[in-house]
Amino acid sequence: MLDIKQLRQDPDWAKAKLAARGVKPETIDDALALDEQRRRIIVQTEDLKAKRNAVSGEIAAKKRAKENADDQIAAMRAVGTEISALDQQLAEVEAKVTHILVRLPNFPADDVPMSMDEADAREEYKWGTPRTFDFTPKAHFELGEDLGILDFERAAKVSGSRFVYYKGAGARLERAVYNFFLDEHAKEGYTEMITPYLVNNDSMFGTGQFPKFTEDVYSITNDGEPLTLIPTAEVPLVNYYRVEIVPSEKLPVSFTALSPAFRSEAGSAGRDTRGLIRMHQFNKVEMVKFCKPEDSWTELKKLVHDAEDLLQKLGLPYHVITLAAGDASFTSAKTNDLEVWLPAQDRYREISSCSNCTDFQARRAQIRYRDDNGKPQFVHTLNGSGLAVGRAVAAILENYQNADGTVTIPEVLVPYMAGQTVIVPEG
RNA sequence: GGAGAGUUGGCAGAGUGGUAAUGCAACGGACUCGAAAUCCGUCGAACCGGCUAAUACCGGCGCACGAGUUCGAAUCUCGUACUCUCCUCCA
Repeated sequence: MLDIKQLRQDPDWAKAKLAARGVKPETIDDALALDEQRRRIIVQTEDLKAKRNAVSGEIAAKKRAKENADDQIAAMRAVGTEISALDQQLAEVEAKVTHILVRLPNFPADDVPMSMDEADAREEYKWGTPRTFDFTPKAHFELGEDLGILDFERAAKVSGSRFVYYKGAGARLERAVYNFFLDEHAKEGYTEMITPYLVNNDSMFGTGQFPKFTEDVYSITNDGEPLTLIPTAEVPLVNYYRVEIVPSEKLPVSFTALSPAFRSEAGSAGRDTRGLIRMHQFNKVEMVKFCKPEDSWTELKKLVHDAEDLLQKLGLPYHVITLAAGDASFTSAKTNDLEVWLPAQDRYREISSCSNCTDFQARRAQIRYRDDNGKPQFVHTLNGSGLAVGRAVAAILENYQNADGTVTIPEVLVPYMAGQTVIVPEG
């Protein structure tokens, strides 16, 4: 959530920033007009309330002295009616302001391409050289089905499209990959977490999924408050400190967690219909950081580095891009995507998204620390995939495939595969 | 799923209709070469608004959360959440 005070302070700047994210300038004007109305009502009610408190004290004094206080009580009645009328007005205006405010995306950072077009992402650099094949590389799903380690058909029978069974060496590979990721993050000082996979509405609001993106998630209810299947471990990790003041000496805090991520993929019908790229349920190792505002850009660099490190150790070619303002997630001020090379698609595909959300989530979720003056301030939050596990498996299968249809295990994963060095067809 | 008890400031803990005791901690000061102890003083964190150079001042708000009753609610009523105990169930 944005700070209404910041909008008030420099409306033109705010309008320019948000225009790149598709927000109409009139929306800001509306919010500010309502905000002014709101403050006017507050001044009126607070004057009346101060009066009420004073008269109420007089009544108490008179009652104690066993005197008659009928005049004061009559006055209280009159003031009370006025106050409740104003309170009602205030509630209505506040609801309107809030309605707008919670739907405004974060301000893009200064070095983000100010465009609504996905294609205007900026490539920062490349790592590795895509391998040249002396045969036609198969797609990962083809390899997986031929090797008998991925089963999409039975998953479709059991659950539906965009689900998968990993089987035998496939399951083992998935497990090897995420264990490798988690171990590497532990070396970099991340605290490993296992989180709830079902979260409440306040948590979904805190990280910015609600109220705007209810369509994208699976919600379930067990005869009461609805719960949502997490679309990313970012939700339970960031909300860990919701409505708390984090001791400043703990900052920066770095968490990592493996979790399944559940996404309805509404609106992406027909895209990536085959394979592991776009699933309703997939495993992801997530990294989350909480830090002081002055450190967040350095921490973003570290986050990107920690994600890159995994790809480098796996020997997978990738590039790093900075997303255009209009393409970054709702909460993000700046997002760096890592895109890994997929030979069968002959292009880079997103495998990690690292974002600095500045104080946007912290304001929603009320996560603060005390600055040097002891005053509570919002922390900055960052999140990044480190990495999407299914997509990493897909990249490994495609990049490490051999002409005979077998797949060589990347060296760093061999210990995690109990010494297995190659995946051969299994029954 | 059933029964009961509870939730007050950083912590402890009073307060059953008149506007949040007290202790500890914290902060400021005195004493001291300095510290401890002692003494004096301040003190509910957060939030909102006004006025601002201001983290100063004024006011609102504030007793788990939300409604209600009342001139007035920590206190009475209803609902919700969470914690604890016992039973039931369960991996």
